[in-house]
Amino acid sequence: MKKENIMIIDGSSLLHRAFYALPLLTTKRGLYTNGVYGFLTMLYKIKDEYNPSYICVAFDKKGPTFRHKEYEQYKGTRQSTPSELAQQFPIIKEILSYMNITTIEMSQFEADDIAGTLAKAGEENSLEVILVTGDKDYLQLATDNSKVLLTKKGITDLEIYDKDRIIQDYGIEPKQLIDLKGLMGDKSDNIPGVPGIGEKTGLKLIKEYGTIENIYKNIDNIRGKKLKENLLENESIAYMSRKLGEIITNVPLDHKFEELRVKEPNWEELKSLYDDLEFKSLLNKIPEEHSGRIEEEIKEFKIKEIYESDFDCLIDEMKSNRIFAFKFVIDESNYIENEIIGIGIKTSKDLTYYINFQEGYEKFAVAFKPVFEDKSIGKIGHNLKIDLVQLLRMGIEIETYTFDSMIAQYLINPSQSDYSINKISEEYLGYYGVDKEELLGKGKKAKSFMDISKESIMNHIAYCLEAVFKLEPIMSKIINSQGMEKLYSEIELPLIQVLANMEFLGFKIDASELERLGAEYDGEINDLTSTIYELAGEEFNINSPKQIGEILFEKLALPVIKKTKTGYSTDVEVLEKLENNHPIASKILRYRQIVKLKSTYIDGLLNLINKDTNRIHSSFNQTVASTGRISSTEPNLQNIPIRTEDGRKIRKAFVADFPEYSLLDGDYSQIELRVLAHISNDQKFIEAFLKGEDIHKKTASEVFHVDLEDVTPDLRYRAKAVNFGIVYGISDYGLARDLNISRKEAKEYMDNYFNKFNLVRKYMDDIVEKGKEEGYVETILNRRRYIPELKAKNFNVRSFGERVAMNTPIQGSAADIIKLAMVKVYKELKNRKLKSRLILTVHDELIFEVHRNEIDEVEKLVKNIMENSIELKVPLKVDFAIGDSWYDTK
DNA sequence: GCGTTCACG
DNA sequence: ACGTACGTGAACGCC
Repeated sequence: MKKENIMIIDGSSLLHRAFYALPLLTTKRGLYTNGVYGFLTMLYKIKDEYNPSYICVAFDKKGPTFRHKEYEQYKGTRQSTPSELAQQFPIIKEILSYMNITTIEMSQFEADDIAGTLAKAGEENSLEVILVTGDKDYLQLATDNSKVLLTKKGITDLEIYDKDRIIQDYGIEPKQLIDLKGLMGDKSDNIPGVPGIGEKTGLKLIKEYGTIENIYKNIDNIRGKKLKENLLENESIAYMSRKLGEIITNVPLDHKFEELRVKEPNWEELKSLYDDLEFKSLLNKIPEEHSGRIEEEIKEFKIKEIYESDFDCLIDEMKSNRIFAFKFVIDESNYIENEIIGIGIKTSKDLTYYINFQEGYEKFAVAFKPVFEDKSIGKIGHNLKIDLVQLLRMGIEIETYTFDSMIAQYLINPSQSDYSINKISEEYLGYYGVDKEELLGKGKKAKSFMDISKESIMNHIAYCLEAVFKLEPIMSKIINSQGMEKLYSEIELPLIQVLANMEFLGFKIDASELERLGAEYDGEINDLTSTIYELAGEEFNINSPKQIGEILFEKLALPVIKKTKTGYSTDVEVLEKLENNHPIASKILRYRQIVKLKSTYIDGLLNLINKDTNRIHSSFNQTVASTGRISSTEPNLQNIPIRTEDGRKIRKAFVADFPEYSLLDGDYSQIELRVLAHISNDQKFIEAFLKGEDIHKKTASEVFHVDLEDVTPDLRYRAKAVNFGIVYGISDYGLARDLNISRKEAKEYMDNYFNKFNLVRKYMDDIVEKGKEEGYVETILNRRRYIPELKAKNFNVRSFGERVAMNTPIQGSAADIIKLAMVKVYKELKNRKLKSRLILTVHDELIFEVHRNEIDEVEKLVKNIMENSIELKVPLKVDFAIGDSWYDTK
């Protein structure tokens, strides 16, 4: 039989470790939980791995210990525990009590003394002992039967140290680590030790003499005059330090050993505390029979399938209720083309109705078009964009819809990664349904709604629509209370319709142009491949950064410029620096560029052309970017090349529906800098825009102290980089790297800038301050982004938070402005019954497919709306271009 | 699934 | 002393 074991945990050490390893998580009520969460993650992991028979957690107790009597300054340099951490101790103790795990703390003693005492007792009871801690001092406790499990970095990385390992690592016995500490001291505990002795000298002495006593016995043999002198002068300090550093094993504990045996947790209490602490993922650790979730909740959702003969009855109910929720059942990976399987509709009554489209949706469309298009009837849903696209496919264009829980949640917190109905209902309603991932699986094995039973589909739809109904009042109230009502109802909500239309319409593609270009690229790729092989002297995979690294830095022995986590960096910056060392560098650069164009833009786009329409239907996502911007996928139409001529040619394939249509492209000039001028209220900045000056030139003249007319192209280029830096939340490091200048010089540029535009400096300071105080920053139209990083203790994390605080109101307000323009333009085109249509947005740019006869009217209308939908202290300026292809709109 | 690289604003 | 520019998405290699 395997020996039984006891796990002894230093709770204070582990909670500290977890607290500093994780970002500051809080619950909605502002309770800090990161340490507790990390502690529990570790606890579950090690319990699973070692399956202890006995377990116990030791804590330090407040107040002086017996060591303070020995040495008053013991731990005298310790910072007091931050309150964010201090408040987590009672929580973890409460959880441990529900887990029925004994916690021990005793005045006068520290956790390690308790642990040491228990370890000894464990050995006496013939148990195998595992000590868990983040404190290296525990290594002295390792014996043949006691091992130390030490946290490395992070929280999931633990390493086991047994006696042999310590002898191997240090070359001395565990017990001798105490003598070593006597010599070395310990800065963090303020234990002095012998001056001049660090780990190296200390280890050498202990290896040679074994103990401190023996060192002094042989003091005359010690080489090194200064060392000997230090030892002699500090003999009593050495002994005292050793005593302070020794973990004692005779704490008078009155616990009966059997009390520590692992017991069944108190599941109900534990679950309710995890609920309160919002530990969603830890709820899995609670067995289902105790968690009270899913089973009883799910079967409440009532749904009934109805057929053509019931249509009129349902329509009457929809009309008399004045509001309904709906959701189509469709494979969402391709909702523009795939078969529509069915629809769930729910009025405010208990019941949800389900209509299956096994014989097509035509009869449904005809019967329900009027009630969907009835402006006086409200419609609500979750991720309505997909449903609006389905309606467009059916020829139904609805005007009014009043609530989308996905969009609402995005406004409440735009930094989430998951906006599923399940996630949201869990947060506000406290219950789960079977969510899509559970139903369909994920990754490669994911099924579609086509592959699963009608019962599962109906159950999911019923749950979703019921949640939407219940969420509407709760979430609307939050949005109103945070001043986002206008942003929600006048921008984000109507924008859903605009995006649905853009997706449905798509962008016409000239496939033959893409193929022609692709052949051109292929030719060059072939040439480059052979040249590179020749220069390298062997064939290898040029697409592999790893193999490039081996060729460049090992075979060709070129200088290493930069490293990545995993090896040599071979990015543009590095390759450009190597161009003068070896001709292969520029060939690889060119190869990378062309291969990128071919694979992402030629092959990628060709794959996504809709065969029926010859158009590309991108998806526009309204809930991805935390700043408020829209993102585009499958394909991403927001990163089609423009900066190099080779790449720009791709745009020749993006065409208008010739000959009736042309493309009209309107882009905001310097929108982010104008927004910054507005929110900073800097008069010099504002005046420059009022006068219509070239802002980079103006910046150059201020920063470099020259007259406007004396600004050289180079100075303007540098000033432009400064302006970019300002918008991104500047740092001297970033600016220096961008301009290839010294950090000192970059710092001078920044100082000059802030001295000349001092209200910009004030804005930067104030917004960071506000972010820290309130926990969030806002855009001009009250879009909110929380920045918990601002309170981080880690310098890098906090600096990131500060840059985010500076950048988000700028980037986000620009997003507010263009979204507002999109909504207004869409409405106006529709009101005037024009054929021209909005088909794409690229952050500060709108692209229209304009009917030949409407060009002048549309340009005028769009210009007016884009420049005037919002009034700032500076004018907004939009530049227009017209062409038959996107390439030509320049 | 993660890391690297690179396309855009 | 620390070590980074803000916001995205796609392709590819590698394990």
